[in-house]
Amino acid sequence: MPSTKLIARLQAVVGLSDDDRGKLANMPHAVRQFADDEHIFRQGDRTSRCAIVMSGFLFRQKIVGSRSQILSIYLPGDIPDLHTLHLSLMDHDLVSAGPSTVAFVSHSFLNSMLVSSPTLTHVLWRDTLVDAAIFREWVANVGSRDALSRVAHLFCELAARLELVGLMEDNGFIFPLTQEHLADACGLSKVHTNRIVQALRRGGLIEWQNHHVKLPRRKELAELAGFMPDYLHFSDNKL
Amino acid sequence: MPSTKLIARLQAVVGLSDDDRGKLANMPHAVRQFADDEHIFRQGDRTSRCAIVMSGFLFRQKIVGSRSQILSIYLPGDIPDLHTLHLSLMDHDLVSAGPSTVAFVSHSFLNSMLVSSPTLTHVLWRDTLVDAAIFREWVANVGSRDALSRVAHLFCELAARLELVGLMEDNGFIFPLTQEHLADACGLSKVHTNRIVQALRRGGLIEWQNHHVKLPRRKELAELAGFMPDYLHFSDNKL
DNA sequence: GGAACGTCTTAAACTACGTTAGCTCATTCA
DNA sequence: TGAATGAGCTAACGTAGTTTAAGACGTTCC
Repeated sequence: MPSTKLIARLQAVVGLSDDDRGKLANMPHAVRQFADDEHIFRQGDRTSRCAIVMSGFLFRQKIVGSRSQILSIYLPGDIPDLHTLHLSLMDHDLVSAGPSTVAFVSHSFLNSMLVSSPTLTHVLWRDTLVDAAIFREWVANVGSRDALSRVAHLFCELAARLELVGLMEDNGFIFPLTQEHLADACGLSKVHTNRIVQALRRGGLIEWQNHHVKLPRRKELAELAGFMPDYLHFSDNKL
Repeated sequence: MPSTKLIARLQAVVGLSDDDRGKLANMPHAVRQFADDEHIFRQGDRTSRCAIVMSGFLFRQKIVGSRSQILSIYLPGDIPDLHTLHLSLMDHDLVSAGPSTVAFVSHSFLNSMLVSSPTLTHVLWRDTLVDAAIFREWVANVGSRDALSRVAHLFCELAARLELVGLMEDNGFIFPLTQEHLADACGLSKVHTNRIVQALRRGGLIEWQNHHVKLPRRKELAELAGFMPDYLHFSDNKL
């Protein structure tokens, strides 16, 4: 079912009625596989459907001059283009990192679903607002932290979000990004990113091999990163 | 009227019925003045009302270690905390830059207004999504542009947004921020920000004195900044 | 009227990064 | 089987930025 992780995530944060869960579970959808580094959409595109990540990672990027800046990373259960319900013109690309599976649901269906449920309207609007809160933290991350805590912060955020959808096991998770992706997300060169990764390894704060990352000392990593998870709004329920 | 600039801005982008305009115009509200550098709210606060900027500038900030990072800047007609309708816990501060006037409208009134008008729900949700689009551009700005185009980009964005609410006159506008604010917004030191400002002055791209900024050669400035206004979604109407 | 303060400005020394280049290793594919 | 490719890694060097410090100027306030 495409919405299993989505429902798990929303449920964990706001609580949903049986009826609303049923609506989400029974959305008509089309499933598509993407290979590594395929574009789901590009800047300038318009779309009439939303993507739900089922497996793998996606990321948003903007091309700035000769650099590619990653703006955010999407995990199973996320809807990376929910904003297209109200803003049809893409101002960035959406790309797969590693092979991934995506379910597409039409705007027209989503709109009718929202009309029928004020709770779902609240929940999905809220979801776009958490997305925005994450962007804000990224502005702070890239604008104010040094390279070491910047990279550490990204790992902390991903770990927290993966935990929510049950994709963490023994403080480890599958991580399809390359060091170059990490560099693009943190606004660093890949050479320096490599230096930082080595430093984190030497400090015993991360283990990373074969697309698998482990964070054996998360508390210390969070301290180094200055990671405060309040901005993820996991326990900030208005209902 | 507190919502004059707000209505002007929404009207310019999506179009509103007389009825919806009336609802916005007649919102019950409380007006308050803020002096320079006063906090409207702080990280960790909860609120049950939204702020509409009537005059002056506000900005959001996060404290990261010993630095203060400005996350976004709000102009007359903006609702900087519209997200509190669905996310009550503040993950950042909202501060006035220079003296400013703010109108407060209760969440309960806004919610009842939204229930009564699907169009206004769309329009305000959309507004929070444009807010998010601006954050994305800021991630790209701070993460990928050098200091000169970074500062130039900020001026371009502010000029475009001020124009929309009729606060540009002859390519000039009132600018209550200091160079230190600019530094905090761009993730730069104030010393280097000063160097950049001088360079822009020498190039004839900005004039800045007594809280008044003029951009005599906006096209060249936009080119230098790599400014592409698509992310502001001024002409991307779904209705 | 002058003391205190904030903002802007400049200079000099320093450093956290970027750039370029070249190497290894594993994987893929003809 | 071995050529081509992509990811990771390392080193040497260059530079765009930071830091610290101190002076100029205008404004506010007693």
